[in-house]
Amino acid sequence: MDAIEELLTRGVDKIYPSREALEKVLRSGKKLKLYQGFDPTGTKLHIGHAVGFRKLRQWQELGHEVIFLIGDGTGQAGDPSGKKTAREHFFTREELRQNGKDYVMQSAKIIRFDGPNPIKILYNGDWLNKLGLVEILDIAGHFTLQQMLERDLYQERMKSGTPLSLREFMYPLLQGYDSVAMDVDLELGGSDQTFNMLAGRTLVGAMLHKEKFVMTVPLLTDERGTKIGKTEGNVIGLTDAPNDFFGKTMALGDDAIVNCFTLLTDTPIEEIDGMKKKMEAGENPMVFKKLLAFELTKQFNSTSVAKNAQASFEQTFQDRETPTDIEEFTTNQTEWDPVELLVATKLASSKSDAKRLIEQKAVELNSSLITSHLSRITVANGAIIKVGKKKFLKIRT
RNA sequence: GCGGAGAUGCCAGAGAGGCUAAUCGGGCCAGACUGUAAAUCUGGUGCGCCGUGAGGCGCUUCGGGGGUUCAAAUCCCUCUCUCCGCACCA
Repeated sequence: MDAIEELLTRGVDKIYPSREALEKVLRSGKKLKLYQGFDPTGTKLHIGHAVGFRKLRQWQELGHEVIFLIGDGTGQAGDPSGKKTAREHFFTREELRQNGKDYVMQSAKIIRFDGPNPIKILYNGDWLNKLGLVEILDIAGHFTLQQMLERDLYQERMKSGTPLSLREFMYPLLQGYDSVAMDVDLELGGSDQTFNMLAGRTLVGAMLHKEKFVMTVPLLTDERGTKIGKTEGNVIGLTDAPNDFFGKTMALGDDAIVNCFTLLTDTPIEEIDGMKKKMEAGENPMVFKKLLAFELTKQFNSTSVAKNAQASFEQTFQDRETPTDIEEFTTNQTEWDPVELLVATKLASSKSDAKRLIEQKAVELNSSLITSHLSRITVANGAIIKVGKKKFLKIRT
């Protein structure tokens, strides 16, 4: 498998208009200008984002011109993709810019913004905010209501009677215009962005009279189709502390192993197939998941960090020991009401919550269960508080 | 513009004057079982206070504001927003 083959197949969901057409252009040696856009409506990037970043990096390494587009303009409109209810909160351009900077910092774990052929950062607010009414109408003129309404998401909202604001409805036009403004040859994005990206393809065809390719990458899911890393508490953030990162990866369902290896690592496909076969033959998937966790931790940090994270994981959870490097809480108070201690250390979100945790036998001090929230406890320097299975805190006085 | 329906906790969705801090489900948290997996089972899931415990008490919450009542998510008025239908389409 050569580099172009790899680029066009691994971790690729679909290519529009066709893989063959894109391959032909690439084989001709032409260098493309491509981009992926992100609406920075959050602050943390998770491993789901990494799928796209890795693909961007491949393009970058092959010498193509890659743009990292921060959607400080589109973000103000609010992308309805994947949202079953109307958006109520809209971000200001300032918030989006700030978040965008965070995105860049985090994504630098995977893609390069310096060195030879660096990835360029652009902000679409720079052109979108300048559009006048005439231009917007002009853009809109390239679409018909019928085309727009075909979109599943819109159909669903109509059927279920969920509001669909025109603001959201217009979103694909804005995103589509980005492709025209930057005059790109290709757009990369998650498969949930297909509609928006194809809107751009239409516009480029109509306004610039050329082909814009669209490459979608699969969303990171397990075999049941559940999104990985999107659910609130379980987000595996790219910048999570290595031990957390390793642990959260281990907590993924077994179904996700093959998918994650394929989409998030450079492990050769043949090797992944081998693992798949072994698991089917009855080998404990945990072994392979550990490999995965190691690979990922290494990729986003370093080999030595990954080794430590793995050691810590094995020690803590497989041998049930207390991890070595844990967060500390500094206090000069030694006598504590356990409830207040949990709140002060943020191990519990409120006093009621703290009480509940204690009642549910989730809290340990130096490996012995705290059975009552009423009797005070004494914490010495170095005492370890454990809440649930995962949360540890060391007291420093 | 007219008519009808509606706005409930993280989501979804019951409730129609006191038994409702609010059914059930999803999510989330904790426990059991484990491979910190999944599946499964159990408990919990507004905030604060008292009590060794069982439990008790107070405060804030059902779109916003006002009112009726000893008592309101539940009744009345009003405002805002949404959905559906009809009309309008110069």
